[in-house]
Amino acid sequence: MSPHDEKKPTDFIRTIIEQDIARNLNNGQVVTRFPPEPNGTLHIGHAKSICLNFGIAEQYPGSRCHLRFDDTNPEKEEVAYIEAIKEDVRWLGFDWGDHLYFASDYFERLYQLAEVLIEKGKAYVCSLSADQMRSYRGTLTEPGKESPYRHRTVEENLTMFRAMRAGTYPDGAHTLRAKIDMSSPNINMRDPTLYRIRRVPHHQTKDLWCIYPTYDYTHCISDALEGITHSLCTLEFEDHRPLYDWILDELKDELPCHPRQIEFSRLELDFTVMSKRVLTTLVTGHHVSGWDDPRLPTIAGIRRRGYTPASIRHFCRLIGITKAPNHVEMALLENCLREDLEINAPRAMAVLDPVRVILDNLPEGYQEEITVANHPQNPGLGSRTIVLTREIFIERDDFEETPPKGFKRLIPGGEVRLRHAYIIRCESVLKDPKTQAVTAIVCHVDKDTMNRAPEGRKVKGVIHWVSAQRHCQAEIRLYESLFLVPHPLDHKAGGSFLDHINPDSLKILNHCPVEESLAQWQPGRPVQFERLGYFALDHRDSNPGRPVFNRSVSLRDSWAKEKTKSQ
RNA sequence: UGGGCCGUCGCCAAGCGGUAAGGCACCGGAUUUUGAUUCCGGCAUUCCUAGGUUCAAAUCCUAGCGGCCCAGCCA
Repeated sequence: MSPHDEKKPTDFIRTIIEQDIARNLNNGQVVTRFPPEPNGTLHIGHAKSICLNFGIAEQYPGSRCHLRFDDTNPEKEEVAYIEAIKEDVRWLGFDWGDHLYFASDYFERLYQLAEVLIEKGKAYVCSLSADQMRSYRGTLTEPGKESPYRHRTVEENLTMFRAMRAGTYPDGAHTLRAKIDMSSPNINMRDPTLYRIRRVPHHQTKDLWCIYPTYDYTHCISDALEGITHSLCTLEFEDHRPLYDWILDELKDELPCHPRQIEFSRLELDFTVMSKRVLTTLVTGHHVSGWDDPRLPTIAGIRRRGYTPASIRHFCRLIGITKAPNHVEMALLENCLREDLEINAPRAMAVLDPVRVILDNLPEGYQEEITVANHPQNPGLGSRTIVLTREIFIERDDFEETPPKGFKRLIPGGEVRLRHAYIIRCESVLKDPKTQAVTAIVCHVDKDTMNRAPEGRKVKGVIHWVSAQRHCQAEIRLYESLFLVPHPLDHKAGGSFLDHINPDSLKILNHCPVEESLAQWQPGRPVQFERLGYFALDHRDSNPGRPVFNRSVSLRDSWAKEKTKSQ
């Protein structure tokens, strides 16, 4: 499934864009950009933005989408994140072509434009400390006070700004500020900081600079320099739009265009967190194994979990683009994966919690090779051979001595079909004399039932199995949500998000018998373990002959639902 | 409390003055060698509330109510 062959989504942003094209604004061109800061890895919320920006570029002829690293704060950024982010965007199926940029590419131009602002009397060097600046800013309800440095002459500002660049002053001694309105009801317009002094080497520009421009100053100009037509961002930047427009208006004689910023709501997912700060805490506090922990909503995590790029793209299409809170249930994401994998994942058998079954009318050493389709509906997925032996493993909960109402699996004296093989009847049960735990089940094979319905009776139950003699041992990891509450960051109930961590979010099963065909499974290739769910080989922890499988998502289980209902 | 934004089914979301799409979830039922898939059927007389305008309002007006964001030299 490629992003090209699906029905095009419509949303308010695309509506605006189509109107702009119809009016021949920007010569009918559309240029978008995805502007991550390389200070962490991407998560599924970013995927929404990526799908939007790159999706628009794919949709309208002659359009493009830039990948631009918003690298204005070297203290928090790392090169490693740059490569990780590129990999994530590529993995999602998008291509920026030649349009890879860094905000730091524009540092010199940005500096020159700052001098233009100073010359116009629209920016000044302020010598207030950070604390002082905060108290001068006022509050949400009270206007701010003007800085005592606000009326420095253009010459003095120019001299000092150049000295800032030259490294004359210590870190934090001065800032360059826009001269707008200290009594604006919009706090972002109360003389926002444009430049700060930071003696920190930058991952791209090394130690060329000791002053760095802020986001607000950099972003709008970068957009304009690249000819971005529609600058799409999340709702929290709505209050910054007046500043975005102010800077571009003041600099309109120096810049090629004035992009339009449009905001949409960010994605939130139930039972997880999307905040970079919180994700960082989870990783550095070792609550998870790393940025790619399969329980995390990071792109790296969901990839390792076994999500496919197509399922993520599909998800992003379903959630839509609006300005209303986009707080989506995990079930929708899971369903997108199931939908993809139902069609595309080959099937195999694995037993999570094995109990031994002895087929007493098969001789010792019996081995029957059975060729089975890898997919019930899709012959294109080929076939494989499984082997039936005298002893096999089945799932412990596929057998009940005292079955609940509606149970259609194996019971004493009852019959069930072994998937892809014969119908068996339970003859007796062997138990540990001390614990009374079932150690083995003795069954009789009805040899007349391979690929055939039995004579004169109906056998409804079908269970999966793996040969006890011929199998591979795998480690299987089952996941549940990382948090126990739908909104872990909701502080109204008190406590920290750490209090809501699910202690059972990871369950490791160490010795699971799985089909031999799974011994050499390729990473990145999904598989359905029949009746259990979809799984993916863990590329990090698997070893030859000792595969580790992550459960990406379980199958729908109406029996489990029915059981919990009757309880 | 100042400013910005949002409120259509449990969750997303169409709708833009002509009488409430769709998906997920949920509830039935059929088919099934995966209790999966597939299929078929059900699921908002009502759009945050209250007034008003109109032949006609989720859509327009007014007043409320509720939620989110902003006081980094972060992005």
